[in-house]
Amino acid sequence: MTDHHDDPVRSITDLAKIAGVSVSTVSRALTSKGALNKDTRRRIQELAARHGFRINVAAQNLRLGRTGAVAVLLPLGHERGQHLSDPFFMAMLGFLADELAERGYDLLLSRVLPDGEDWLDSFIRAGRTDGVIIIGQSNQSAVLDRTASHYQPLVIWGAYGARNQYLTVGTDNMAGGALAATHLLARGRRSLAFFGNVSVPEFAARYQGFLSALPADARDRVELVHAHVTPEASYRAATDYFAAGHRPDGIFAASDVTAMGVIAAAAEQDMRVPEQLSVIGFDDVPLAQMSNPPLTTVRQDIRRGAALLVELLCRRLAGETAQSVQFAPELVIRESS
Amino acid sequence: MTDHHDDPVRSITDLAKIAGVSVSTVSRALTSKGALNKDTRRRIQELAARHGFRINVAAQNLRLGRTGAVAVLLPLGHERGQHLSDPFFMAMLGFLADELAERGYDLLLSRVLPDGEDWLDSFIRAGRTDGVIIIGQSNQSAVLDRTASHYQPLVIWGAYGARNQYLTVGTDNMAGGALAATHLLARGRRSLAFFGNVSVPEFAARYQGFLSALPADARDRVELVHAHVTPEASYRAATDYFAAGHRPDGIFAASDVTAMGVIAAAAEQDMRVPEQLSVIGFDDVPLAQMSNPPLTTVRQDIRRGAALLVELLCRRLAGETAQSVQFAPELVIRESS
DNA sequence: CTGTTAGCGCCTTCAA
DNA sequence: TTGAAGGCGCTAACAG
Repeated sequence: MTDHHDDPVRSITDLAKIAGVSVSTVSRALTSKGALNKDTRRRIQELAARHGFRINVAAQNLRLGRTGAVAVLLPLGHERGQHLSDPFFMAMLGFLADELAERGYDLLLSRVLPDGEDWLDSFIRAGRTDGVIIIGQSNQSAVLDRTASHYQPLVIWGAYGARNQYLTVGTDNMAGGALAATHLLARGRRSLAFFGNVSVPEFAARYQGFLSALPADARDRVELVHAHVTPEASYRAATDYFAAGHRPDGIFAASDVTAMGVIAAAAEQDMRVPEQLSVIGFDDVPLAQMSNPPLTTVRQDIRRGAALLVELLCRRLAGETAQSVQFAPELVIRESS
Repeated sequence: MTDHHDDPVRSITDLAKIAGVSVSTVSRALTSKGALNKDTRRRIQELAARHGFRINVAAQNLRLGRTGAVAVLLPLGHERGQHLSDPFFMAMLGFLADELAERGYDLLLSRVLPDGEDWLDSFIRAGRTDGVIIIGQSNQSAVLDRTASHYQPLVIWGAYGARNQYLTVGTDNMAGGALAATHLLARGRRSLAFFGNVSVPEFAARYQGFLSALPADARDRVELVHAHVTPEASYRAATDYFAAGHRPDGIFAASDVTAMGVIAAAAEQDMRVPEQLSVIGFDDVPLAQMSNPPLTTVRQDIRRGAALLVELLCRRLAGETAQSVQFAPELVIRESS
């Protein structure tokens, strides 16, 4: 418990006066840096505690030429509205918060609406953060490439592209798509559809991987259904699709949320999952196993992804080199297929 | 497109040299404050744009005695791990990000592990943010009360308590619980259970409201089942509960996520929802209508909540008065009941 | 071991 | 309309 005295202590100058020492002594005592008499240090630390004083981080950072914060940006290039509510992004955000906190960084959250080609450089030049993590490259890979060429501490969660100059961490989406295809084939499904927005590079890769693992006859008949990642939009897309008379026996959804929307729509049409229709999702969000039926899905290791994003970023911040990482997805078979 | 010249422009001092004016002139030009010749202003603004220069926000804020950021804290007093992945909190976070951005504030996200009684004051004294929004009072109402007594820009999302000194925005949880009870009664349910962690004040209020709207005979038989807010924990709690032989005909879950866990567990026991068992949740997260069967739930208006939190905070920041707000929940009847 | 001094990049009075 | 100077709160040489 801190008992607050009459005289407000707002700066190390105030504290120095009370302690009868110079500001630099107070600074040294409170930062535990630099040589200082042990007793002096403890005396000042106790005084600070008694007065409830803490060093002003903003000023400290200005002096040190850093901000102590890392930005996490969610570009909404193609999806408006509830993008941020996607459970996958949310879980990612939670883990990022943990990882960054562990390394002493604040997490500055920002939803950006990419306009023109200067939004990222402009954000960076404002000097609010020491580094930037972008969740999902959206349709902004040109912007990312340009910025990455002159700004090191930048890491992107998303699909790896050999042509991209920027640093990415992500799942091997092609492999994930192939996993889904192989599984549906093993279930005897041949009349297939893919639900997702393929203008998002990650989803496009899932789709390509899906196609690539299919025999020619099945591949040629795959139907591509455009669906945004919100539950509502996915549900609507599936409802329209079924209403138009389509009756596939296997659906690969670009995300778990989309898969749940598809299943909800199928239930309304009395299509039984998995008897008549196998559905497989992507992500393995926590709710996937609670869905009814529990969702078969391609799992991404979010926690590991977050840890890697932060690690690579810190390497770059320390001036070290870092390379893109892509890890293997894993098929989780439950009851929707 | 900005073409970057040879000489790096890192501060208004650099720009002032290039422009052949003083730093104060550059400052005035770039902040659009203070009197300045129109042409001079435009000339300097163009020069800045050409060199890709933006004012350093950190330094600007230090000088102005503010930080330009608002902290959103998620105290994890009782729930570890995946708390942050609760879709309700996530949606709230998204809306808060929007609202704050609109008013020119950055959003500093922080998960805190409340230890002792000084965590909040200590955070505030670090001076990283201009104000604090806390999502969920957890079990920290004593700490909040103490801090609120001397720190104005503090708003909490959560249950309103007449005894609490701090500013809250939240749903009338008692009323929500009553809504759930009345609905289950109308469905002819009499053998009832509540799933949730009643050491969380919000959930306790939902439980109290639930009980209060029940006739004595039904109320006395209500079973209270402890369940954390993660899908997995809720599922496990329900599985154990059913395995112990309990067969209620109506369950009120403290959150939608918990309700989904309950439904998943019930499905495994071949208990049919809603034929044999009515389940009702709380929140109305986007996925609630995609659940199978679509979830009956007590809706909270998250967007409005976020808008109010930010509005009240800004009032306090401006030195104006602000009072706690509690709004009415709404019953959304779908097919799980 | 401790104090003095000079800024980090910016804004704002006060003068001119 | 513009410039000079002081300082926001802090750290890090450089002295002593």
